[in-house]
Amino acid sequence: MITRLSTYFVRTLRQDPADAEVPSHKWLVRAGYIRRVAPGLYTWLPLGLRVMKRIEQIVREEMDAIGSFEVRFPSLLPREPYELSHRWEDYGDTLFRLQDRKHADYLLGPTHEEFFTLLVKDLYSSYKDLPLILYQIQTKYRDEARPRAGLLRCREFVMKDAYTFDVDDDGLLQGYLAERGAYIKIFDRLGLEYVIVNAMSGAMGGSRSEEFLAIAENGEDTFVRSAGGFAANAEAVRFPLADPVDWADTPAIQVIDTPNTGTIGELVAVANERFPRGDRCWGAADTLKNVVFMLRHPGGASEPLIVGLPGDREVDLRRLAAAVEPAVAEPFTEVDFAAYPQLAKGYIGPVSLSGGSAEQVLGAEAGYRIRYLTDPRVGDGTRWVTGANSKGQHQLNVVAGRDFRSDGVIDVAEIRQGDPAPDGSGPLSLARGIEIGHIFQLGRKYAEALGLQVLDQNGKLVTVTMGSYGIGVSRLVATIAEISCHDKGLAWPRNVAPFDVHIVAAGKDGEVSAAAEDLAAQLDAASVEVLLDDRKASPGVKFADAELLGVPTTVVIGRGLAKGVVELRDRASGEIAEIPVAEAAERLVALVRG
RNA sequence: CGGGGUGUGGCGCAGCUUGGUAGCGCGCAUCGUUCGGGACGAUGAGGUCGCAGGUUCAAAUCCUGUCACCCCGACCA
Repeated sequence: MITRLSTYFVRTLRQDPADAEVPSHKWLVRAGYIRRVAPGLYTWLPLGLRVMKRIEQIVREEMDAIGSFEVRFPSLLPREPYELSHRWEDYGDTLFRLQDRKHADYLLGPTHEEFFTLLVKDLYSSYKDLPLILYQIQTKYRDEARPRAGLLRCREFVMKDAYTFDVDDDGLLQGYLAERGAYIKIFDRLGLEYVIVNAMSGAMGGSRSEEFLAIAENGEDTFVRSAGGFAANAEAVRFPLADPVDWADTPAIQVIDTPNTGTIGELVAVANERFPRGDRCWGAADTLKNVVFMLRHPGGASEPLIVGLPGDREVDLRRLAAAVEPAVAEPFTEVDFAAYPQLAKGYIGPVSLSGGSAEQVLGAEAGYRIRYLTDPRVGDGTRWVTGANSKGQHQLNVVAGRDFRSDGVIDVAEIRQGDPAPDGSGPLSLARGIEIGHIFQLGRKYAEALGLQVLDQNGKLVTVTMGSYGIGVSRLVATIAEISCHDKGLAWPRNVAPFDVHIVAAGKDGEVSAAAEDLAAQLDAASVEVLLDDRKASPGVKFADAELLGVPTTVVIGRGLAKGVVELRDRASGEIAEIPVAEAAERLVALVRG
């Protein structure tokens, strides 16, 4: 079918919408692909729907290719299964909750692990039925604290979620790798530049999780990578503990008076002026900064946590949040300090000198109420300038391992461009990305919570192990727009574009529109999706809209017709070529078929 | 939740400081002239100035309250 712009349901805007900041949002609204309804909620117009459907189709093909089956659950779900998995509580305010007329609790599904688990439990009971992969492409709901950037972070969005079911860990790994391979094919077909990064800190046992991040300036995730192939979400990078160094020659602790050294810089200046180190100057990296947080645990309990890290680095709050999850770290308030009078604000250190001998004063293992975790750089034998636990005093030559032991390592310091990769594969560079896919070895959490077991070869009940795999389909529309757009509008890759060819009939001449109709008919007969601009509008308007809409190839039929030629314009490159009108259909079909 | 900002025809905005009964551009409708880079002229339709209360002879404008939205951060698959 030929789509005619004169009657198509689309309206382009001449000006940028006032609320759009990121390019994808701006262009998708201006070009008439989407309209905002409420924060994080968008209406899909015909053009936008066409793009999303093409992405869905690619996802479907690759999911089907690994032998998975498409199903569809309701978005509106009963509370009970979420109760069993504890997510009714754990999801917190992000979960959309509602009640039916009988006041029974329901939710709008943010993701569907529970119901897939129950479905398989319902229908399968033997190891012979496994492995199994199921998926759906469906609307999800999350009441985000702050929806933003148009389609990039919505409260209602379309997601492909897949789940693998296996009897053992090896099966889980095979399923995981199958999904991983399918994801690579999908994102390659979509023409995206992306990285696969490690997404887990490793603190959660043997499960493995990787994120697919499309490389984009406006992405919300920061990731690091090295030339040697290391890649990880910044939240998930864990550096190795520094190798022990010999402290035999390190002098004993010396307490120094350091009034008015509120900042690390002032402390370093005083130390260098009055207590020179000898072999070299003290630097900010020689100071051990001890930052206090209040940890709130899900059950409601809270406890202080002190993080010891080199003074030249700040605590990265996102990395901290990931490291202490599911607890939440909050700033230590004046009220908190009053409750812990032993913490001298600004002069906190792991050791106090009493009667000439050093005594450790922080750390649960050392018998104190306060948990003390240190940066991996604080290895045994490292020598520090740190607080002396009394106002106006610091101490020199505090040695980790000799004078104190922390309760463990916490790797939450900011990562800097050029830091060495944890695996020794070279200096790290930092970049931003949009999370477009996430694959996750769940293990038996949901199967256990919901009782999904099958009989094995020996007739014994075994708990099924699962994986879950998500792709943000609607987010992909924005991601591709974000990466491919130009200064005049969108520029879709050929395999997701809403149309294959955009024909512009430029001019009022009857012959022009006849030629345009004729070309459109020929292309349509060859199954090429044609958008024909047959509006009674000036050529300038049509050219501008063609650039805005972003169909990969525009054919301009106009003044060249007298010479028997038409113009082919490539939207992505901007290249223009003149070709004989008689060859146009054939050339375009070849172009579209690749 | 913290910080900043904005609410005025469909869209983008001015007017508010110094109160006098709403305006500009785009879009839309009709007619005519245009027609390869967002044409021009004429005529016209379209607005509870976010909402509520107050001050005043008079409120888009001043005061109080409230709601909504946007951006940055926090949070978050």
